Amino acid sequence: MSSNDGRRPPVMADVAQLAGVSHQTVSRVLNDHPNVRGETRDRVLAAIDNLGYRRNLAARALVTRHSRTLGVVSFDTTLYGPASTLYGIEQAARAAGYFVSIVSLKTLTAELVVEAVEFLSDQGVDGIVVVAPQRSAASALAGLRSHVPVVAVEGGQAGEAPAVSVDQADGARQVVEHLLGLGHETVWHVAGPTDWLEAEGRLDGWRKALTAAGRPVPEPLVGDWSPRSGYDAGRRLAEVPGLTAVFVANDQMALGLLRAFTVLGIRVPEQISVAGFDDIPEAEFFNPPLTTVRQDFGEVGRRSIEILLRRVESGADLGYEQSVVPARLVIRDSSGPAARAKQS
Amino acid sequence: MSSNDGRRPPVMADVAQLAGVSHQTVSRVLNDHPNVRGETRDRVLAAIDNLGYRRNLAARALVTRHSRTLGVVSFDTTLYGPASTLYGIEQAARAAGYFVSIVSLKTLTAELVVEAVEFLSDQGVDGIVVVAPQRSAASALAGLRSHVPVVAVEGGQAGEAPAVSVDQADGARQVVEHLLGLGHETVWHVAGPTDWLEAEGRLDGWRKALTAAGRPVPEPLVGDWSPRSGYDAGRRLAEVPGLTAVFVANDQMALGLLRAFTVLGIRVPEQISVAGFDDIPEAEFFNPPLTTVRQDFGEVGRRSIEILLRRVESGADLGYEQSVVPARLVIRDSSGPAARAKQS
DNA sequence: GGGGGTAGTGTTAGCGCTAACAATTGCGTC
DNA sequence: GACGCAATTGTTAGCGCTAACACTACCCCC
Repeated sequence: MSSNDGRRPPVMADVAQLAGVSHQTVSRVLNDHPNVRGETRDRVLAAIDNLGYRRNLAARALVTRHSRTLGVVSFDTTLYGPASTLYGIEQAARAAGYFVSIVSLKTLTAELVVEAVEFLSDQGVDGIVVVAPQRSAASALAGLRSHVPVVAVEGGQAGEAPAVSVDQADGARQVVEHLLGLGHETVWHVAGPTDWLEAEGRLDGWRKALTAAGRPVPEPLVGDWSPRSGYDAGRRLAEVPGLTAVFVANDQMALGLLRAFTVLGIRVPEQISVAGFDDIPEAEFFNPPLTTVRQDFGEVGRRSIEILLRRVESGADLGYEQSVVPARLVIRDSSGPAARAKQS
Repeated sequence: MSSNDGRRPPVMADVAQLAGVSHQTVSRVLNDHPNVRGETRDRVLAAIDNLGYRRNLAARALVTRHSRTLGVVSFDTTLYGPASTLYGIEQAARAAGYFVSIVSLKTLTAELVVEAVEFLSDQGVDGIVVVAPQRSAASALAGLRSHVPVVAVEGGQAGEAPAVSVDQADGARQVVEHLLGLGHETVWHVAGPTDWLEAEGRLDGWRKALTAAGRPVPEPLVGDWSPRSGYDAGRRLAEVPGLTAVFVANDQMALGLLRAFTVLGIRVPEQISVAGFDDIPEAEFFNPPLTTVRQDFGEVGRRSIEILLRRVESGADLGYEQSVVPARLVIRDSSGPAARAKQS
């Protein structure tokens, strides 16, 4: 008797028939239209429940031109930072009733970013978050004419897509001031890769803070975020006479540097103070526990979704906008009072 | 003149008109149908290129009943293991031309897993990968009657969804045999949370290997994967007389344990050998570098997608199936020859 | 030279939903 | 008591695509 004898899941018409209304009324109930009599609504809801009906979102997307899906393009989601940001984004998006479709890139070239954005556009996403911490990727966004709103995370550059980022420079400033406050004459720096905006922000903050305090600015070393590059930097810094404090651009490199110092018999913080950046969960249990800067990735995710959805739902291009999330210094054992001047 | 004067993106009919064919022929070209004349195909492709046409996947999904999207339900993607698995899954899925929609759960209760699967089903995904390393989540899959194929990762339990997992027990066996081979009388164990299948696998492997070698099996301690719980375990183990070797169920807890030993002045590996599990990128730079077990998460991701797609594309329920990825011992400095018997 | 294939192409009919409009009812108003 | 208006519900027409079938050439073969 029913039009749904087969195994095929029920459609709106099945619900309508069971409730004795038109399919349009079912649609109205589902979309919370005001003009539906309470009793009718109840009847429809009962029928929906009865049949286990779930509406077909592909059909809905076809007619509304909205998929309720957001895309995320991210660099290597295996790393703590991107993974945490992605997590924050996903939580915020789902809380707002959106699906999240991701593309994770091994390398962040402009070409691949554009390709990823197009891939997601094809899928019909309503908006895209690009976690683009490298200059190359960030500039790719500038040349991108996407039909859907795009928000950049850690890729902010005036005049491009709206951006959310952590205040890297201020985090670096806090580290430097903390170390200078402990009596260190100056602070050396192991920077991240030069084309990373985060690395640049930390480098700038470090340099400005030293300059502001009237201290000498040593030549920074450059690593690639990996523990190994931190280890290498550590071996080199160990030979610098008079060095008493190092600010390493991320915790993983700081780990490598601590390892190098241990191998060389240099005691931290007695001889040299060390600070990192990120506050990965492991940092508290390094040898010694690492003074570092905590980034609130969850907040970054939430803000990026907030900005993106405002644009998706208004349908307008709201222009450039920047949101900066503060960073917070976390002091642990790896930083201590300056050693008495030592001549090497 | 054109039917696409407006701002609206071109549709198949626009392409058809420009190429002087029917929209169906355009569809044939797009779907690689064999019966299209070469010259016609070229004309259509030129028109597509000319208009910048991209087909509407929502419309396609509506009629084909396939979205070319796969869903992933995962536990806290901030952790190295889940993040790496997710990455592997995403790479494999995208290589196969599928989109990946994710749901990341803070806690892994049966209820939340079911909810996540339904959320993804609503979206019309063609298949779902559930990273379900906890018993509660794995059993939720058993009671799940999803309309789409589901594959479990690290959640294998005979009779349920097909599963892909790393050979945890064999990894643990390798660790134990390595340590016994170094002359240790027995090996203590700091296990992961009891409801985690991975923790259980490692515990079993450890116990069996000791039993097989005719060694005493000490009472295992239980942590929660966090460095802090490893630290706590370290403090307790430091009081055990005669202890010379510890196998910790993951690298993060091993880090905490190493920290505790350092604080207590216990030297590794001279006094006590330590081994972990996971081989996180940091492990090589612990103090000392950690002997551990590497899991090939990329392979896990690839295999899960392979199994899932086989089911999605055949449309049949192919029954239970299990795929086990081998684990590999990585020997570093934290394990060494047994100390001469010491009486505490 | 007509039957029967087989490319190659067009025509038609939906997929399941929402938007727009039409129809019906009930009520207050003068 | 006819009129206007609001509330409620139904009807119709697509959204852009693919599947199924129809049609036209053209070729091969006996």
